[in-house]
Amino acid sequence: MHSYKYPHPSVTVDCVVFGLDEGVLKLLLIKRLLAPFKDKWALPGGFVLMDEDLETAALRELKEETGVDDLYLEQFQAYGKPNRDPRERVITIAYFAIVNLFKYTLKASTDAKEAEWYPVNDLPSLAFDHENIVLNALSKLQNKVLREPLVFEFIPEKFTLPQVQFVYETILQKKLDKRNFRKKLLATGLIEVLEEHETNVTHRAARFHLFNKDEWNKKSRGGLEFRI
Amino acid sequence: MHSYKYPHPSVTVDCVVFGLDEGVLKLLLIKRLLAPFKDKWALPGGFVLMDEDLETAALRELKEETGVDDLYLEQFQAYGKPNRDPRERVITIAYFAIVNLFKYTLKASTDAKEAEWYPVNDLPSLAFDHENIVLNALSKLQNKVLREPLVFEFIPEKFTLPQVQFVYETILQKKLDKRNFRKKLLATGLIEVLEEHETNVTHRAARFHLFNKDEWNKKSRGGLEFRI
DNA sequence: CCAAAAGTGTTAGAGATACACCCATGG
DNA sequence: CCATGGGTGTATCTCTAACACTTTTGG
Repeated sequence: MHSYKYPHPSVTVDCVVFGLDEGVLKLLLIKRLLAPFKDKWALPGGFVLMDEDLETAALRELKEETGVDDLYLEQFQAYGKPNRDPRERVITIAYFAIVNLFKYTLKASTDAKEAEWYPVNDLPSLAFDHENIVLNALSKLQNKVLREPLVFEFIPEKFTLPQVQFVYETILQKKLDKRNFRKKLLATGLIEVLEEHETNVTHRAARFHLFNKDEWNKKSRGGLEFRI
Repeated sequence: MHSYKYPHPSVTVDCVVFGLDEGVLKLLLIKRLLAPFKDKWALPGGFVLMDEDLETAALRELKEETGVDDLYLEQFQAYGKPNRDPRERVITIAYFAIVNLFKYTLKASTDAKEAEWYPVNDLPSLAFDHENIVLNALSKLQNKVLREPLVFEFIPEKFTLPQVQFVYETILQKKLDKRNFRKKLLATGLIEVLEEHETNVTHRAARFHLFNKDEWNKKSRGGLEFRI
């Protein structure tokens, strides 16, 4: 198998999985059951199999950890400092992912493994160089959300505009002007207004909307940007 | 060495090296002397050593291939399709790099290895999945040049504004309005105007300018963007 | 009818775009 | 004095930012 004279490190994928849980931006962490960093929290992830694409590996790991197999996933950086894993040389390809916790109502922790959703503003200390990876992923998410309609990955298919605004405010960590926000969002031509309204609210009911993903796919090829 | 039961693929770095040679955006390619893809052109790169950081590996390879050790270098994507290398599983971390061909007057090819600078618009067919990697790097370069002052990596320390404009036009593949371009560039507050002018031109001599990198480093942390 | 959040329009300022002429240099 | 490209100023338009009141709903 290792028929060449070159070094063969281990290669893993690690996923920074974001989700919006009760209005809080959270991150999925797994408690390590084995050394090193036993009992520390870490990013979900694992070894890339020999005949498996990197993205396939990330999807497989996420499916195992969360049961979710329909999510936004994007590779964003490889980490390979020689001693980032005390056991042996491990190079990891990091992905960031968004899980729609409305679609999959797996609100908090998952199955056998000890997994938990932690608020990004209140993370425990993490194993390996995972804190660094998380910081990079967060900053990537903040940049990206301004150029691509990622926010709709966090919320139900039918959503209200205040809901969308709230997601932007949560991710960007700042307040946005309601009127300007709506104008810009609707001006993209990607939002379909429905007749239906939310119910059971103690105030004026907001209208539901849809995001037109097909239209985005068409436009984005033409170099269009989605800016808030 | 391979003391764990997990798979251990080979890991390489590959570099997409851009340079501006006589006003043409070029890319450094190496002719492969060995199978597979013998005699085909490929990206410079090679195996990551066991005790070497990924970026260090990329720098080392570039130093070997070009003699240059002071260049812009950024990791941009890992490629790991199981059969991208016919010999065995090879995962590659791709970097894009910019060589200042004014600073290092190694205009075209390099040393022992058969290396050549090819215009990006007229590339030969490439080994492995390198054509795909190059396309991704190009698009990355085009995006990035709008947000960060990468262009100055291509040109001499002292430059004229028409020279900068030309680099933008070359990379973005479109004409820019001279007056607006200058206004925006100078409005960044990052360009120092010198008294000195170019010489030996058959028309009005352009003034030299400097790019204030320190100022950029300060400002960019504050989230400022450099837009053209 | 009250509380609470949804929804809406206008104005001022900043930045982008479009455009035409004068200037300095070498030959 | 001519050819060549360097250099500048202004008007319009579009996008952004700031801001306050009316509407709908459930209780």
